[in-house]
Amino acid sequence: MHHLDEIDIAILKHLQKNGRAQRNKLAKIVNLSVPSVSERMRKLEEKKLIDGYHAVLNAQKFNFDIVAFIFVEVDNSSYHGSFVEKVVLEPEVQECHSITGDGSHILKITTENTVSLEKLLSRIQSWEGVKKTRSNIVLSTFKQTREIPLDHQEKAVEV
Amino acid sequence: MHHLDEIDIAILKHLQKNGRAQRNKLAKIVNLSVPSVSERMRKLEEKKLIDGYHAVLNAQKFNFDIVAFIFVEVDNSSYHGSFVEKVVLEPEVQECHSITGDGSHILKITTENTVSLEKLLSRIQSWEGVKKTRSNIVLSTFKQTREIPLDHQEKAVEV
DNA sequence: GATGAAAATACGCATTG
DNA sequence: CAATGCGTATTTTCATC
Repeated sequence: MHHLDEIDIAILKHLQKNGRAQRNKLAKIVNLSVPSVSERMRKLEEKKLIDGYHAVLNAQKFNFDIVAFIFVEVDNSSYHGSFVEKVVLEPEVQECHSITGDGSHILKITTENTVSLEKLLSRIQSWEGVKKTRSNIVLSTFKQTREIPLDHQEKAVEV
Repeated sequence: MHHLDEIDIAILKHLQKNGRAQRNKLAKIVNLSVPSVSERMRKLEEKKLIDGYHAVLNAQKFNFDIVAFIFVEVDNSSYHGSFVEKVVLEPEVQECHSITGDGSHILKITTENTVSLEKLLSRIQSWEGVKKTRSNIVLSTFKQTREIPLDHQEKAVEV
């Protein structure tokens, strides 16, 4: 149980933007010694405040031209477990959430072209319990990040 | 103009999973010297195949308990520019895409609680051109990644 | 601050177009 | 023979103790 201070917040804010930032650079920014920054990073990771560090690739350059959101209605609960298992194994499915409202689940998918999209859709539709899907294809993306606003966190976070 | 080989793919696959992987570790994995790996990484970044490196934080631990997808109908084109400007400045909006189908845009948002959600929604609804919104709140997340499947890329990617 | 690890640099060699 | 890519050796930078 511990409280994050402004320095932790500053480190995290920076690591959200630059996940490969070196410890000495971070030390300059927060005006601390390198070992202190290292220790803070260790603790932040230990407390699982940091889920992971990832390189984000430019999907278009890899010929993944289609992004879509797919609403999936899954038959009540009985098939839910197997649905999730399938989802996890499908690399083109980047996200899967259960949601309130119409379709019981929303998937975010990335795929190469309309041919592969059609294949993916029919694969999804073949999964046990899948009753209906509705797709919204992304035309353009104006913003995409997983950054969390950390500006009023000093007072809030208890770990 | 250049072709990615299996070694580039292996490096990228690894960096997608571990964005802070050290160059000497990568060198071991792909059986190359450290300078060679560095040079490849430099080129991959230079070609903008890697968009960036980011620490992903555990939103729940920072009291961001609500994730939602919000469909927004924006008045045809005339207000579109200002809508995107607003979106970009709103830190709780993590994603904004224009899509085919019903609502013209889909937002993915993260916010602390129902109170802040309500505030965010009314802010969005106050933006010029916003005619209608529909929200789907995320109940649970089963998968969430931005990894791209890189298994058949050797033959495909031209840069 | 000292020690050790990791990365940047400089150079030569090999392969290829 | 110019260009590219790799490796070794060396220096410099970075991280741990």
